Amino acid sequence: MNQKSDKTEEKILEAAKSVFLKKGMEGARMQEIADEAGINKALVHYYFRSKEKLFTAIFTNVITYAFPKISKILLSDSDIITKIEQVIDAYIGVLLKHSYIPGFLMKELNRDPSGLFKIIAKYGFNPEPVIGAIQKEMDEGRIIQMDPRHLIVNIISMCVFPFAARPIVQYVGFRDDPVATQHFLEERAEVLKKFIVNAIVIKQKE
Amino acid sequence: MNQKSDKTEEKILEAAKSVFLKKGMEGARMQEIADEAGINKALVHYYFRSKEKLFTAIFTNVITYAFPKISKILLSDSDIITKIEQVIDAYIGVLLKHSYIPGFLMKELNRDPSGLFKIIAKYGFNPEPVIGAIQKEMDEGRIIQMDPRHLIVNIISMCVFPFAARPIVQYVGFRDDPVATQHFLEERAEVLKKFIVNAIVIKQKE
DNA sequence: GTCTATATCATGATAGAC
DNA sequence: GTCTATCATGATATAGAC
Repeated sequence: MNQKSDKTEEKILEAAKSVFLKKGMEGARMQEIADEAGINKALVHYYFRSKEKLFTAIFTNVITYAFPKISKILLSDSDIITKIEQVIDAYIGVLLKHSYIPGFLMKELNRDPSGLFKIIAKYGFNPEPVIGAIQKEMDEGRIIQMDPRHLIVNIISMCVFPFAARPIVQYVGFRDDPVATQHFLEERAEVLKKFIVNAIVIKQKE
Repeated sequence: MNQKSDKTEEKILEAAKSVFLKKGMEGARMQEIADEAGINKALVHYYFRSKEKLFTAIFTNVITYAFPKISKILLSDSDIITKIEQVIDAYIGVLLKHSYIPGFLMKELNRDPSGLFKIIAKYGFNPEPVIGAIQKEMDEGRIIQMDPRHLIVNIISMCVFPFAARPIVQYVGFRDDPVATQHFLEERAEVLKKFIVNAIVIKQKE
């Protein structure tokens, strides 16, 4: 492999990721990607024939990154509470480091979800075992009875939404102060763990 | 006022709302709006000088609609639990009827939140009284102690996110079955009320 | 592989007839 | 007020020199 080729391709991918995450498929401009990569516009087309193909490459990369091995954690040997706490830490940790991801995904999934579908189908993600594992814990009386799907959606919602809706949270909740907002989001892992555990554990009578 | 003018303007607004909600500012095409209104493209520009102006009209309309009088409910005379239940019913009710709104708002707020800021500033929405009211209930021992902001964000997250992320919920959770997904979303008001009440009420020892 | 120049096309916006 | 025709711009994509 050519050294120059490798470096350029990498630069393009990095620039494309940055631009696509901020602007989305329709808002992004090939010129901007080229500029950010420090090369010519035509060269972007030389490596990735079209904007569509370049976007798909980035989208796939982001999706596979944003779908961490949640199911692996949930299917481990730990008890349900530990699993949930680990999932929350994992989710919030990723979101704190890559805060553009939720907004980007919301944008693109409402535009055209077919890309996501293909990737999920390819990786064969299946929620049934997770649902079954949660149901078992409920049947054994460790946590309250409820539809496991709703529990899963509740947890993911509380993790992801504040990041996806960050501009609103910042403006309405913190008078547009980005530092206070960041601090608020950093607190969320601890807050959520307490909140969810309190919501679902069955308290033993002493 | 001219009758013809009124009807045409109304038709344009209706068409624009439909197209903008589905495609967003950058995805929408003036041609498509004209087609859906059953008129000529030039006529859209005759009524609303630019795409930007037309979008602002729609955006303002949607925002003022999507921000229901949540704070009014929260500041009423009812106890905190009743208030929360009313807010959840109000939120889910609106979202079930206008399911495009969350996706649209997520998209546009991550693109350019300044439009939202102007509108909120104009309407003078202020979260402080709501936060204060919740804090009071906590101090009086009716619900558990936690940062009221986190509680508010938790509630809104669990209401809105499943609608904003509907394509994912449908594909991952329900094998892309829209009927099952719709049913799931309709259940959420009842599920959420139980879940949140269980999470925050302080159980009295008998 | 990398660049400049250009083809091609789509879109927002306007001019001008009726 | 409404239409047809057209402009002006800006974007993707390609051709061809180096």
